[in-house]
Amino acid sequence: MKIIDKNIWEPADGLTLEPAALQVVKSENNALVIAGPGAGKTELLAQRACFLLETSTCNAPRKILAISFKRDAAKNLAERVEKRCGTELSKRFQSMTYDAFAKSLVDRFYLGIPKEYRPNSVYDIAVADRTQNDIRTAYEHAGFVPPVGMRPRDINDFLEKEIVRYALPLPQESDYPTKAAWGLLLKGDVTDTARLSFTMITRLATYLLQCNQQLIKSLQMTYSHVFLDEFQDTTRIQYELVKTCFYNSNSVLTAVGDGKQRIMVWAGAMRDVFPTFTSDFGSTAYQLVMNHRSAPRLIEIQKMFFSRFNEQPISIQTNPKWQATDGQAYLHMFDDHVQEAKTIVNLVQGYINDGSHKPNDICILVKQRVDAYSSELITEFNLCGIQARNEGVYQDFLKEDYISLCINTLIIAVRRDASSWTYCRNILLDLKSVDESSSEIHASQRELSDFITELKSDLRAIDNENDLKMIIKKITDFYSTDALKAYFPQYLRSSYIERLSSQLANYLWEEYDKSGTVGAAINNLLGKNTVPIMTIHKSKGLEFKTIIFLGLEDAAFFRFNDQREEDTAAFFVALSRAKNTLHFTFSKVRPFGQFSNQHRRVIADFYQALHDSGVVEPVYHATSAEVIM
DNA sequence: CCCTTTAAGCTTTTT
DNA sequence: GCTTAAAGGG
Repeated sequence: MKIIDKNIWEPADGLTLEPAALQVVKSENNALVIAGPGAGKTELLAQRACFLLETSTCNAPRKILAISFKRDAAKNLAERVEKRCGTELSKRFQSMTYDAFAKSLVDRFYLGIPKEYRPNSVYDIAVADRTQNDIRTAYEHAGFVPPVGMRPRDINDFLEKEIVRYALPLPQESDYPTKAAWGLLLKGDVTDTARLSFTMITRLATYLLQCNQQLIKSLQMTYSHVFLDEFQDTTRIQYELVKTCFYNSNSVLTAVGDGKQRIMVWAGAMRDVFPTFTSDFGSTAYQLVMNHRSAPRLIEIQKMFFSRFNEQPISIQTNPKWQATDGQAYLHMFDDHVQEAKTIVNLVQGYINDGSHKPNDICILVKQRVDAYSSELITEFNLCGIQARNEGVYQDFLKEDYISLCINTLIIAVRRDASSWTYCRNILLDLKSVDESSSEIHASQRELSDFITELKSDLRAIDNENDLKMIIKKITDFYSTDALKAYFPQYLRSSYIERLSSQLANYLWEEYDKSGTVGAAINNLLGKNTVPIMTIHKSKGLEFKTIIFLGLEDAAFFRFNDQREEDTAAFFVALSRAKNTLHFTFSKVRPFGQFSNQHRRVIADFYQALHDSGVVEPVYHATSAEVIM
């Protein structure tokens, strides 16, 4: 492999990086990169990976470890690196989630955990339903009695936090049931197997390392460079694992995040992770000033929110492709949700009919309670033949490995698709443990293409939902349920695969019934012709040409008084998803029982900021218009 | 059946 | 913390 000189290295694909980004890419020290929405955080990390690998700054056999929160973020980063610098070099780029990282340490080295905290070699992920909660069960067996006055619904939450509240090992003299609960869960004494939550696994991984200094050394030797994505969302427990691994080492850490998008504090994100990291790792701070995503006038709105996060009002640079006058924002005032639904549907219909938008260029966002805020809208959309759906429900379903495999298999049966073919082929080879250099490789590929031929004729004969069910069963059998369960351990327990399988048949039949072809049914299920409706949290990291934010009202911003900063961040995330156009709606009345009247007193400062931007145009649909801007 | 009290959902991910 | 649904008492 040719090594490129550091001084002549240039970004892949002819991309130009802003000066600070280029400094980060080539940095030899720990760095904290503050990068707002649309700054190209993932691209920055991908380019840095290429730099490190191509110039041998990360010298074989040493590797880069990239840690993300979500599987798709980890996957996305890995794919970009592979695309930019090739299969060979990208083998030394390991992109995974925090949970996968912690679990791989525990699974590989659990024998290094002192006996008292050593889990059984086989354990399951703890179930945390309301009806079945393994951690609560363990506490109950350990003699836990809920504190007086604790609301019943809070007990599970409380115990899930309590069990990981302190680093391991717990004090010897501790007689509080936490220690006993750990013991029961590690050894599976009250459940049929050992059960651990991901936070417990992270605590165990940290303890494992602290007990095995040579393991820490070998991690530091293996990973010369470490990337931490979405750093503002890091929990204390995750941070302690990272610190245990790389504190005072030669491994170079690059953390990338944005405090203005810190919307996970309620789920444990550390409010002070930036200063803590800076003081622990002596990192240099960088600030990116480019926003590649949004039109200039929309940036003006975003900037109005900077001071609310105690951030200096830096001058964000927009992409040169924009005119200074690009970007529109409207605030719609409605009498009620019916008028709102009709108007929004008209608006969207206009966007689609004039050819400026495809349905999935538009996103309808709500703060929370998608169904409550959008049911009228979905009815109204359906009346005029536009598909719209609660995207969150499908997002979770479609990203299941099993579903993704079934759908890709169906895709190659209905059209030529190189990436679907590669996807299915690779999984099939893995399932059958056929090595890339093996002679069996042709036989396996043949098997797949024969199966696809068979599938094609089956698909032509579909008549009802049961036919589809049988086809999906056939696909599952082709890959073998047992092999799938062994390969995707999340499916090992329970009848999860069976439930997913029947759900897939159900969804596909619905779409097939409407559209008449399998190809269209798959596309529709994938959401290609659908206006997505989702919560702000689900929209994080995504971008759309037009964002319609439904319900800029007090009631939508839940627990606003004690989550003020976080809700402001959530609103900032919402409006920074838009590339071209923003619409906000306020409805005087919503169908929320006796609390139907909506207000905008608590979030008055949002309205003030929108007004102060000088960009947002009020539109009065309400019969009794009242001046609010 | 009506009124009051109590419980629970809401913003989430991870093998 | 605010809203809504379910449970329980009379």
